[in-house]
Amino acid sequence: MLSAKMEDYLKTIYELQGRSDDPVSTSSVAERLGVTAPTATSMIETLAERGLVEREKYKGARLTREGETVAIEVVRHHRLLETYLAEQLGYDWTEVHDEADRLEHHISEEFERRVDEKLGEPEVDPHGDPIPNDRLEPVDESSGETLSEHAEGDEVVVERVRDRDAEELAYLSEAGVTPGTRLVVEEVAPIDMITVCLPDGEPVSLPGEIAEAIRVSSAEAGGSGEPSEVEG
Amino acid sequence: MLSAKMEDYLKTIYELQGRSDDPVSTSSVAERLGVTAPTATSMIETLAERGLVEREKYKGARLTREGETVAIEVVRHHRLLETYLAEQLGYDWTEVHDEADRLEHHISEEFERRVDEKLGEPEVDPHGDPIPNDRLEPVDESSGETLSEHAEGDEVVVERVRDRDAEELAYLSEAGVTPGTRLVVEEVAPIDMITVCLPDGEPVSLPGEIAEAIRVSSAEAGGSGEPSEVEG
DNA sequence: TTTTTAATTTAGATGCGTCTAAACCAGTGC
DNA sequence: GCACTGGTTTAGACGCATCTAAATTAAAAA
Repeated sequence: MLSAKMEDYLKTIYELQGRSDDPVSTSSVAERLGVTAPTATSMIETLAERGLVEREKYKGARLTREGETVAIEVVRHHRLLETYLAEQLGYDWTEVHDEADRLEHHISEEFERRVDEKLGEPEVDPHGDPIPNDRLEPVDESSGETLSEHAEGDEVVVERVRDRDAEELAYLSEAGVTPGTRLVVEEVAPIDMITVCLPDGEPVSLPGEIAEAIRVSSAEAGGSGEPSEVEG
Repeated sequence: MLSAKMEDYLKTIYELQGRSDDPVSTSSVAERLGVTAPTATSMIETLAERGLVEREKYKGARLTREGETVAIEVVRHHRLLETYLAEQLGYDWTEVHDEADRLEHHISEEFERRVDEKLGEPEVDPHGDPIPNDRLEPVDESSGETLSEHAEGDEVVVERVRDRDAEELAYLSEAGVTPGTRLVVEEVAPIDMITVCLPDGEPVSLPGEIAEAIRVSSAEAGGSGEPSEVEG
């Protein structure tokens, strides 16, 4: 059996890996998990011994097929829980992350199944992130484009807000930037900041790092800013 | 902060303590938690250093007021979760224990509050055990009498089935012995076994140990075997 | 009262997950 | 081509929760 910590490391490597084939650096894992580099090194070593990651010394780690499956299961738990908390227990979508982060390691298969069923086998969570199916097949974690790669005048619809910080999310939510919102890029400033217009005309300025966490789809065809439907 | 393990020890001492004022023995704690006696000794020592139990060397441990409050909070989590699993996720009352046992240590105050609200602040869980209120005031853990102390001819209503083993509970449930059921004591055998009759006349034999885990109220006044209402 | 027995505690060890301090690569700049 | 710099790993340590084996104590039996 795997410990909750091991699951956390696998999930983190999964999240940092993206669709890149480069190994994930020790320090990025350490930073994300709030531990020191040596701690990450030793945990990665352990995971490599168990065949869950491939480790290249001084380069970093990459999930094996088996490690990826574990990570996807944890991600599935996380996103199902987020959806459940929002839909069934009345949590705001900006508050669900931390609760799901703890519970994801402690629910049974049975619990997962019943939650999935109760929610009607949802395909995205409240942040717009796709929920892996129960066969744990890989999902596209980088669908669409980031808001930051768009130019002035572009019209887009927010698909996913990938931030994990509750305060930042609350700010975005309060400002009106939520999954489904239609935005027009008003200004791309040279100081790593982007300003967008909400449907009501209200401008919102966002630092580059935040804009990278917001994934959007192009909205050439006139839409209303309603939440878009799930992509396959 | 307290670890999940510490919470488990406190809950266990709470459950073994009952209304007795005697300290709970090291070995009973160890047995209940499936650890060796030295392990229990050292954990109890740790809890004593933190002021959560009073320890009498070679006698055992007793919860302090503070330790009791922690234990009651864990018990509240456990019983709210059991109720939630049964009512909202369709679990059978015989299956909820293990899931609640894991989750009880990992839910937030916010989660507890929302679950409590969604359930309408229930007063008993699916086993008939009282759910401590949110002020964590002590509850009566030994209300009523045990089935084992009854004599032939007595008519009783099952109030609580305190067993924690899913298989045993499934057997009892299958046999028709569930909270709310009206029973007539048919035979008290000298081999530590009691036989009761269900409302439909079907006899069920139970070993003494099981009969002790079943708490009942007397049912002199004719009742139908419907679930009884909550006592204050 | 002395002996025996059963439970409890001490002693010493292990694995996990973490740390700090120090040694060690690998790629960049000169 | 060599030294520097920054990230990575090794070394050694600690706290938690656990174990086994041995010593100790309390209570029961003789």
